[in-house]
Amino acid sequence: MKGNAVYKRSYNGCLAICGSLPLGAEMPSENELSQSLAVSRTTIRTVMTGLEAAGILRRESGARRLSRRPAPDDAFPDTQTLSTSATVERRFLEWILDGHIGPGHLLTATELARQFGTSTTIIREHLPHFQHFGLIERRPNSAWLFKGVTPAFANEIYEVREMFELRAARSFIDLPDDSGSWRRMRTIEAEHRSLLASIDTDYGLFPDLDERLHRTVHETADNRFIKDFYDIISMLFHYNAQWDAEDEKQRTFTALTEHLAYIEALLRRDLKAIDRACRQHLKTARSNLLRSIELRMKVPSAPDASPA
Amino acid sequence: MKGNAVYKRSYNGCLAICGSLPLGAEMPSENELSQSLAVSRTTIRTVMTGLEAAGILRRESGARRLSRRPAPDDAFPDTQTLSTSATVERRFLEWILDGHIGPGHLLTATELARQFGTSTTIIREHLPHFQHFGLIERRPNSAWLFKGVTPAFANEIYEVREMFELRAARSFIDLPDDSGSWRRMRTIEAEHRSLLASIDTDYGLFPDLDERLHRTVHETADNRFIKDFYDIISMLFHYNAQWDAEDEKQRTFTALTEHLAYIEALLRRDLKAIDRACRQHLKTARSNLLRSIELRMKVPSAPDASPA
DNA sequence: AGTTTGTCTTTTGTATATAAAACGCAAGGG
DNA sequence: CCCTTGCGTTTTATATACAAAAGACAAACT
Repeated sequence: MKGNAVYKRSYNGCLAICGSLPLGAEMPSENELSQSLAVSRTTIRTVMTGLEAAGILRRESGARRLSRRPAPDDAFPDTQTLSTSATVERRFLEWILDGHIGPGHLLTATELARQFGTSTTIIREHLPHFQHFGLIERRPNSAWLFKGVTPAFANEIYEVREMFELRAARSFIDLPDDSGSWRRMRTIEAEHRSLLASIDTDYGLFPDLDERLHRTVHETADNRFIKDFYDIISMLFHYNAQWDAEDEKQRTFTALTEHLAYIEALLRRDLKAIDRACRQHLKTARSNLLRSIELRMKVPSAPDASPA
Repeated sequence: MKGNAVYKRSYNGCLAICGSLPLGAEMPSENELSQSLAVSRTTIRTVMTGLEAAGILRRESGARRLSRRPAPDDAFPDTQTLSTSATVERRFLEWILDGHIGPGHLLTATELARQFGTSTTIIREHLPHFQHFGLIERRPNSAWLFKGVTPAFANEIYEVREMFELRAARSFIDLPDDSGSWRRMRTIEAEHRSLLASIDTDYGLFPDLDERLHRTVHETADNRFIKDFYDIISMLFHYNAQWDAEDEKQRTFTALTEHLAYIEALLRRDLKAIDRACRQHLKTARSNLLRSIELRMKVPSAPDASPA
């Protein structure tokens, strides 16, 4: 009734630790392991038992020692290390953003549960979350209305994003000199320059860097609602990146350049320049998003079919 | 396994319709009733059966006729007409905002379910909602952290509220002359003047008027995220009003005056004046909220006890 | 043709069941 | 003493069960 994804993830984690240990060495204590993997000691114990059964660890007067080197296929496949809930969230968003259904479509919990092979419990847990994202709307005692990934959606998100990011960026200059944010920002700047140098091969690393920059800016606003909102943007970017691979390198180059102007302005505490660079970057980002949404609306990938 | 609050609410609704009908008159069709009460025909049918069993309606060749005048105690009590979910939401917020627990307290779903006499299903449905409100924070696979109704909470809410309300107010002046918003705003203005005249007796009507004004402004931003956010503010106001009755009349008077300046500026499409009035009003509202939160933090009503 | 009602099917709201994971206490060892 | 492990208890994640409500279709009635 409850998956054991936590177990499998922890098992793989311990396996990695084993791999970095010389043969015959003693494993860290249950407490240390549970802390470093951020799970309960109970789970660690179960994992230890599993590793012993697999012949990887051996008990010796209380302590556990590495008795054989773990092979790559001792690990559980990555697909099994995510909870049902996380899997459904991902698959649902992919399905939505892939344009399988159009605006105005009605979603019923039962049907979604069938479609994704889970219980309605999980589905009912996620629907409010997607409502928070502005993707669906509830009809009381009835189905949910899909509002669509439309230009309106993008514009509304960006209207808010601009307000929040500008506000956060402005608060950046008020940070005390000894705030950790300055150091982090300088690191991010260096990473930008290094990525720019190796852009031909490494442009795939950009999304992560992008997120770190914007989160660093948003952090300084010190406002839970502003930080929360960035989760929506982050989600949108993550999935949007998947279906809009066109011109990715060129767009990455532009973004890196704009980011650098933005970062320099932040580091110089130059309010005017911050405003200018921030607006410019968000304008580009918004039109990229709009372009890919409009493109997608013209070429619906599959009008309305189950992904299975 | 499923409450019948919808039935009871509809029953009371039909009872009210019966009450407005002369004896022996024919009831509206099932379809009409289901439309006017916004429930399914299935529910209406069940209600009709109930009303017949209670001797209020009598069947006569297909049609239903009023056979006796409904008495006040034919109706179900109001407490039974709310779904379990709605009841729990209300009780939970009251409990939180009443200061029964302090910031840093850990909430477990099981305990809350016990406390409110429901299943964990309902609790688990609501916790993410309160997270959206910024009141709690999730620890994965574990309890929820209550962040508290603190001055920080109020300030963060107001920082966003100011951005959103100013943005919406500015977009008001771009509305076309024939937009319904102008008419609605003039009505609201009239209501303000009338309430101001009878303030000594009617100040209790203010919260509703307040909400209508701000929603009308927010509507014009035409942004789902801005509208959504107003739900948080609305919740906070609703419950805050309950525990801060002090000086209510005086505060209402101030708010009415500030609102009128704001409304006049909006109707005149005077951007400068809109900005000024809006900021002034939000400043007052924010400090009222801060004052009552600080007051409450000094006098904790009951450190940590179950309300039952 | 368009309503109205009777009947049957599907979906939603809520409680409960159960394996996995977290939590907490006590005893043992450096 | 503080850290470790062993073990019993509680809580969480997920599936399932089932009454209430919604939805769908056809026969009856204007």
